[in-house]
Amino acid sequence: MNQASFPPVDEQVALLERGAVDLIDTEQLREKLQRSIKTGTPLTVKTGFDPSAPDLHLGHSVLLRKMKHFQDLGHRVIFLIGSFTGMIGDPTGKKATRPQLDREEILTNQKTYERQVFKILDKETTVIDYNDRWLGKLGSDGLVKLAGRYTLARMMERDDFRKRFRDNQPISIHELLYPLLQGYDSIALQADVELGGTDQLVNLLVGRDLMKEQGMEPQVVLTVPLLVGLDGVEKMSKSTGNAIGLEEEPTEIFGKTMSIPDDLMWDWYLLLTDTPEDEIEEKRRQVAAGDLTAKAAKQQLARRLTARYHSDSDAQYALEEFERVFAQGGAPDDTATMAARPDEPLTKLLVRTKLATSNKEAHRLVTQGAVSIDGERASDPFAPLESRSAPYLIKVGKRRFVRLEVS
RNA sequence: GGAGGUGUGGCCGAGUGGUCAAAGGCAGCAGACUGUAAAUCUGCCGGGCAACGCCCUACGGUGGUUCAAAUCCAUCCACCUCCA
Repeated sequence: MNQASFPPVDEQVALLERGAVDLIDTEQLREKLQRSIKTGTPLTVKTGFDPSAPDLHLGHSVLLRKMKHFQDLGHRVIFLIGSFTGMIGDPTGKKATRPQLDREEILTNQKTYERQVFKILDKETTVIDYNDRWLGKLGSDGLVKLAGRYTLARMMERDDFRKRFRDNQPISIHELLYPLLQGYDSIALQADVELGGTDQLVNLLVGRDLMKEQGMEPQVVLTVPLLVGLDGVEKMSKSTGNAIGLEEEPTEIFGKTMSIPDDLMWDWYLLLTDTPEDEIEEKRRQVAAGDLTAKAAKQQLARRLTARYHSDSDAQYALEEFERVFAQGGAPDDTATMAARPDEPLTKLLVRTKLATSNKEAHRLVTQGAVSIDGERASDPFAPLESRSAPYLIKVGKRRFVRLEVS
């Protein structure tokens, strides 16, 4: 087997530290990298994924991209699906106990996961593993033994547990076991590095402790920030509705990126693109100085992200479409065409074509001047459209369009 | 086993018999403005009706009291707290 060769330590550390929140600790990482170069052995990098969230979004991609960095440097990246721990439910950051998943749900989710994950990770070299492989075998004796290595007091150092305890919120015993099992994963995989979101820090550190107890060299812990979502406030999550899914359409990825607050784009540049940091700084300076418009800077970002998950031409198209629709008020290419009769009042038309959800809303929209027909603002909610050969272009608000053929 | 509390529109949260389609906030939608689906300001924000008004449905479920109930009573359900 050929010995792998790796870039110099400094170069590796620089890439790995980019965008990271915690690195515990840097010295140890350097040692591990040094040794890896000397022996030609890649580091084993572990990242755990909860199998309950199969719809990945850009927030998840921050972590996946960090994994990719390790991959690009030639290290061995393990994508660990918490098939066993998923049945328990990670208590991190939760005010209430999570629902437990059953085996079948987890299996379905795993497939969806793989399809999305390889949009970022290298399919050839990624090792996918499942922690029920060893946790299933652990048995109750093994589990009790494992639990014997940690104390309640140390567990209660965690903020989320402490708060729930103080507020008389229930904490199930199995939730206390979760960090221990996650730490045991690191032992089983002999991880050199474990990656996670910054909210995972405490869990990751438990892994370090357990490894030390086991007489192993503890893993290095590296965390990445939680990406702030479209609203510019909350962390990105599907349930908050401020997410961009990895599988969304080009125009959606583009448009949604354009809707983030201007200030947020620098974070996104750092965490979601490979743009060199000094280049990002330069852009930021230019925008501050007025040499570059925030819109242009954001469009570059949107283009890059769209191209990343689709193609260059898709991204270019999304950009042109955005300009056409929002800057010039035109209609997008894929505007649906529907048919209508000449005696149908406007409000009914809007409801039937799904441009409004109720007659009441349709009426309201017309009254507020949100509806235009062929570019002319409509004022009469009840006026029908006259029959003619060319279709009408109906626009509601800024981004809802329908072509209507009236005959 | 006992005592008590809570349940309001997508979410949070006021409201203790009529003036309540229900304050306020968030989210959402729209208009103005703009380089943006940014920011800001303004308006809207249950449904039906050719419609600045009329009607219907709604405050955990059901059934009552009353001319009148989100508000009072009974009962059921759900969640929570305390005592044992």
